[in-house]
Amino acid sequence: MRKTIAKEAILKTINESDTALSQAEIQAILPDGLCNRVTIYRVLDRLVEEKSVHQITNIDGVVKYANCHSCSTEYKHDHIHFNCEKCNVVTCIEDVEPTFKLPSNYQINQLNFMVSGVCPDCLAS
Amino acid sequence: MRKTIAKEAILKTINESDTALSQAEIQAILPDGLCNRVTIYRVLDRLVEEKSVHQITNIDGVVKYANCHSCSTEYKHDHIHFNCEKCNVVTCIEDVEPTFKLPSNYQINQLNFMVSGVCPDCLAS
DNA sequence: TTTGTTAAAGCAACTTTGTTGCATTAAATT
DNA sequence: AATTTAATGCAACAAAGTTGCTTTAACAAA
Repeated sequence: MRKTIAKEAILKTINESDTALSQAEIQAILPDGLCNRVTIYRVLDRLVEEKSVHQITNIDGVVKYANCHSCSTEYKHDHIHFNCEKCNVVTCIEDVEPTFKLPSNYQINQLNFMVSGVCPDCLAS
Repeated sequence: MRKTIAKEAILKTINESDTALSQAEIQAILPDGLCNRVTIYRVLDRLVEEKSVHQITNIDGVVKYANCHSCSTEYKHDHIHFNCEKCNVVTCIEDVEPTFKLPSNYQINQLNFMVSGVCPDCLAS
């Protein structure tokens, strides 16, 4: 994957965010006119493929992207994500690893565990 | 909620299915011209609200609806759902209840736990 | 059984999220 | 500097879902 202006900017945006971001949110953060919105979608696809970021489908169906610190060494993101219904922010709950057990005749490729509710910040205010 | 032809037909469709269905899938099953597609969306919203069916957001972002047998008495659907990437079918894994623990300062309203991979049927064939 | 009320349905238009095809541009290799 | 081809831009498209407004049909009351 080539090191392009768009890729660097998008990866930086995701890495500097402490919440998971959608394409629309990334576009809003990037300097106006830095790149086309289609480019953002395509860069995100490649970042996921090269495992630089991970992908979460929010409970409302919108796809979000995040880097997760605890996944730095080995690639796994089987932790829970939390969606706040008030501030509409999705965060990684990195230290909570859910346990479950499927029958062995299921082949598991990917997890997407979402918890939705109200985050501590919104509860406090 | 009024007992209309559309509601009865949609609820019957969901109840008779052993997989979770999207609006598009329900529309394909219903007799042609039974009701408008907007009506299906609105009936589904009401069925969820009155807790007759439960709602799952698939890993691809598409919303699906299902009745779940184990939830008959008390309303809870904190079990896992499985998305098969080959046959594109979503099923309730009713007997597997995942365990996890969030800090107490999170208010939890809703869970959406998806596992994606290949189902036993597709693995066998 | 008819009438009145209002929830529900129909229809058209719209929005959001995401995808595709193809011509052009710009990384990176030689 | 020339070449290769990955990446971008643009326009058009597509799927999923929503909204406004008019009309229809449940169903409660007379």
